[in-house]
Amino acid sequence: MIRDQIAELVTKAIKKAQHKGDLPKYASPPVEIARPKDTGHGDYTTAVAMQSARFARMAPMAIGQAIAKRLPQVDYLDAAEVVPPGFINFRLSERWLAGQVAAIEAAAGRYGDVDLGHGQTCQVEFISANPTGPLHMGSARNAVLGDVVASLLDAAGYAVQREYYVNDAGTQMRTFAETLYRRYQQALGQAAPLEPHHYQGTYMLDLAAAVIAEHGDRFLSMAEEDAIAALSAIGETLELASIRESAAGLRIHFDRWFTEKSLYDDGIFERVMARLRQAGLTELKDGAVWLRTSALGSDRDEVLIRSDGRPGYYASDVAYHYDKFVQRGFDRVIDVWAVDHQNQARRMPHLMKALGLDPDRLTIVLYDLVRLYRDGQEVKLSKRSGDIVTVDEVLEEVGADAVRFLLLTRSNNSVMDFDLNLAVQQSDENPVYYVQYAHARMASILTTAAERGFQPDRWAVADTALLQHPAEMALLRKMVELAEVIEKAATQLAPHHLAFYALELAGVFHAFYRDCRVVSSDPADVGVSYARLRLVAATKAVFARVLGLMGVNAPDSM
RNA sequence: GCCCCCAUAGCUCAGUGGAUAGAGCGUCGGCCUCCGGAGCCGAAAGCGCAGGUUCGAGUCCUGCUGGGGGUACCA
Repeated sequence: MIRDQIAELVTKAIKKAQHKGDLPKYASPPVEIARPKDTGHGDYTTAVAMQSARFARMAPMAIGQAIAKRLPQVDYLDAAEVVPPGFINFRLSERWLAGQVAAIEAAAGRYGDVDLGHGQTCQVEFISANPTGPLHMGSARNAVLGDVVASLLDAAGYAVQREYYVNDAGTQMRTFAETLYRRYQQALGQAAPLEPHHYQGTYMLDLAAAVIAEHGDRFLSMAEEDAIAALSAIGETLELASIRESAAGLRIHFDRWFTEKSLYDDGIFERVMARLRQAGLTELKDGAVWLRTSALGSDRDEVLIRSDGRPGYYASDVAYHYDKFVQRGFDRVIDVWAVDHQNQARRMPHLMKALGLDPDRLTIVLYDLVRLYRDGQEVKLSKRSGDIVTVDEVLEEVGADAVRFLLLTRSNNSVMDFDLNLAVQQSDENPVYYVQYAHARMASILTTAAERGFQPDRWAVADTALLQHPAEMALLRKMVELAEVIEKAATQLAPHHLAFYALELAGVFHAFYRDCRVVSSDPADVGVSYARLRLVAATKAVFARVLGLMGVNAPDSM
């Protein structure tokens, strides 16, 4: 990346200046290259001269000039400037910027990729909602976040796998099956009232009806436990199908659906427990089996097997992550969880240590809750109370592009207010359309040009050295930034940077459109027109790339 | 009580310790005689409070206020 190259130039220049005696010998702070807020200060800047002042015992300006004096000439930069109070500013050369058009074309849809992962395998596990009801809007944030994190890691050089963990072995599943059984009985004329802990949602009535349509009344004659077991499996299958469909509606597809049950059925759970036992990390206390995480840096131990003999959720987590890292050998794993699992997240490093794994290989992405508003009132989401807003409903009203983009314009740890009325009512004013409009406009320019006799095979090889207008340069500069945005977003696992970048890129494109006539009827402009058409085509590709990473469509017309 | 997150424009939100804090929506005023006005240009408007660290703080530290979340042999 160009920014890293500049950092290296400066680092070498400092050493050289010290070697030549322009600077005293001191341990330089690491050179950090930043983007100035004000483009008038150039494309890149470093404050290293100011940071070095107390070590060098020199004025920042003098240090800056000593460094600048030893900077080599490179084709991608104009001469560096040292300005008070000691910034060293760099500007990308226009010739190099114009050459980026060819670089974008050569990247063939992967412009902006960075190599942080070096091909390591990385699993991203997300959504993982219990298959006890339809996907609701709380999960939508998880869904979009996880999906785009996965895309970002792919762009950052990881071999990524998307996985959905099906919690089908716990208490929630049992409650779900009991509820289904009672709704089933009710639908067939029997008195079987729900209890408060059962799922109250009306979707359970539909589910019971679906079961009756398919299987009739045959479960009535079975023993209750057998019926519940059968209905549990049937219900799970139906709910998973529904979740899969809703996820597809959000344009999300998983490489694998991993069931909690398989941990027990395939012997993985027993293997992990034996391993922990052998490591001397388990302890019997009050009739339960505990994992001695207090010996691994935790302030408490965790229950593995409850005194009733059933495994607790922590034990599932241990077994599941054992499977991820040891059985399947992922180099890195990302789990995407809502912030109400923060306590669980804190315990994960101890789990890793118990398995003898480096805790840094596991990252938990926590995101804050989505608060839904309808008619000015907050809508509480709870599957148990039955008060839910489903992903399907919102998709139907707002559409996947708007939902995804809206969810991506918030940083992970901000509580998000999602006004359903506003989302629908203002859909035409939604920022996603601002970005998509820019893309459609580019497509339109290219087709208009072709209609007026400009030939695509000629603009594909146009002379980009003719690109010199400030608006053209601004557009190129913004596109060069993409690699930095991808690196930042992938490092922080914070996809919202992409959304804001897309808005900025749209902004500079619209400015270019305003200032630079692309398709001109003046014969004197033919050369520039062709160069600009090539630039527009490249910009369109970058736009499609950014939107693609976000899972948002890049339409040619709207 | 203790722990975590948050507090930036009227609203919803960005902002890697740097040089004049941004966007969308909303408000007000402008702009279509060759490329899409779902656009562009301009205006009003902001870092919760009090200390501290630093050459430099929206950003780091402490306290306070307000909001959210967490503190189980539930997940």
